[in-house]
Amino acid sequence: MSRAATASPNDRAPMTDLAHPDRLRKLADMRAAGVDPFPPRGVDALPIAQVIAGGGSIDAPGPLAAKRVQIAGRMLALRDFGKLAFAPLIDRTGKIQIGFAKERLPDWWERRKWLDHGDLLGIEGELGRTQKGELTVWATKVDILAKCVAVPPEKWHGLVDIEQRYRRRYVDLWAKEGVREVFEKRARILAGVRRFLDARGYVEVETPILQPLYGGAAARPFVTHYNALDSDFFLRIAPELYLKRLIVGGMERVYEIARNFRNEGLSARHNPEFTMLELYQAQSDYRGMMELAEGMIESLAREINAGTQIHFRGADYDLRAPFVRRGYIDLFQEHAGCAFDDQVRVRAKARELGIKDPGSFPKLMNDVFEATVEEHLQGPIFVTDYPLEICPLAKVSPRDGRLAERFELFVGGMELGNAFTELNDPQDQYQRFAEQVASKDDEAPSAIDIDYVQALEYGMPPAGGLGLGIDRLVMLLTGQDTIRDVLMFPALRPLTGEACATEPAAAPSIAPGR
RNA sequence: GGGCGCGUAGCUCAGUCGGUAGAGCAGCUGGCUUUUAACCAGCGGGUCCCAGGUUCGAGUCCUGGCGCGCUCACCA
Repeated sequence: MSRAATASPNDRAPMTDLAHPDRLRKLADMRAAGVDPFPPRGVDALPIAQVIAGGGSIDAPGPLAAKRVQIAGRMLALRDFGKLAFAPLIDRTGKIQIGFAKERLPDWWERRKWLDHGDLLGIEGELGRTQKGELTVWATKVDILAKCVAVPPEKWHGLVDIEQRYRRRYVDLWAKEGVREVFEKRARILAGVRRFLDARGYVEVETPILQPLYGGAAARPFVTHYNALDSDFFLRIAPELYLKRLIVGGMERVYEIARNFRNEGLSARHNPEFTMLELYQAQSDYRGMMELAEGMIESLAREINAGTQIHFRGADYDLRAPFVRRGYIDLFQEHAGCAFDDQVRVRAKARELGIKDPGSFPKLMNDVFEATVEEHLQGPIFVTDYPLEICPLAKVSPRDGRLAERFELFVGGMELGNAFTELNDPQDQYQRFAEQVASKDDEAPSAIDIDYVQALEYGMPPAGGLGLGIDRLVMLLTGQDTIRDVLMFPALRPLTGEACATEPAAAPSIAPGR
């Protein structure tokens, strides 16, 4: 689509060609009649849901029936009948029909031509019904609160172009049924997480997003530059190492709902910035984290969906605790057909699967695990006790020196969470950092986080830590197949060249910075 | 980054074998006092994603590019 700037009929300022000439002409007509199409004040509107509730039913009219009400919202369509017209109006709470009748609006009637679907209106009128019995606000006063000069999407299909839905979420939110509900549920899920943890004595904290070193996960970071310190900083890939410093600091139970940034590809499950709940609890361990995770997820499901049954990507799941627990090495044996530490047979299996050698046996072994086991993890299931080598921040298992006390949670074959009994031995931690750095893996940290090791030297209590992918949890609880449908503004390639039309010459600045 | 698919009016989409660019909705004009995707009559609206090429002639075929989707890879 081109975005060439064109002069508007009223010659005020250039507009993009999204603004329709017919609508711009109405803007000019309104101004010529002394009416501001963008008045400074809104109206004192009653939420539409309350109007509907107050209207009652035909047989049992409510307290607002036949009363004067004032509402405000976006007009989605206009059905004109000569001396009568109907229009649905939506606000954040619901949708109701407005009725325009010439006999009730004699002075205004000529001005009905100013209305277009998409306009934001303030309506004062009497709550009544039509002959078909539909609850209707019969307007006695109509104010255009903001003119919609861009033509909204076609009314029946709505906005279906997926790219346009994401690029213009501000249209998608009212033009496509169900979109806003997903984000309202997302907000309730976040509130529910906070309520759940706050009730258990957790303190919500905020730790640096701009970090001089990055760690706590294996991922490539985004790099930025801080001019005042003339230093490169990294956008965090995880808050983990800062949160555990707070456990050293004696806070004992902390969590952060953290936006993380990873310089990686996009998929239905991945966005370069994503939200992760991370929490740490002193005197707990990975077993405690399992109980916390399943308890929280079950309770969120009950809160959001009034039950633990969910439907996701064509399958049904039950999020009732407790979830199944299965050992990593047992699952490995079962699905890969050999022991996880049998190098010869694991390598043979990898060749059979066409997996290319990532350079180290533990990674290769885990690649085989992912290729053979993950598809079977319909879950909800905790996969427990991972090989120590792929867990640089987890404590060794007291029962088996080859394993670490770690679990990952899967639902629908999708990784939802990751937790450990946290490693708190500073010497061991230093050693494992050093191995990571020496591995020359391009996703390993480039330097040892000495300050973190020093924090451990002061003593960190035994603790459990849990990371939960909030976006993926929202996907499950709202039945959305892709992460983009639970992110307001998912990452997209920026528009370039002519498609932008944001040059200052085309869009003169109208207000100084605040 | 690879593979597959898509890109045509403001929106949703047709477009046959390569032969003058189409529909519905939206818009404009007129009609209509109870509609629910209202209806009826008329009108306006196109850089067929971009750039090359083949051809008498390209929305259509070819090459390259851009964008998006799906998928694979990447993502402990």
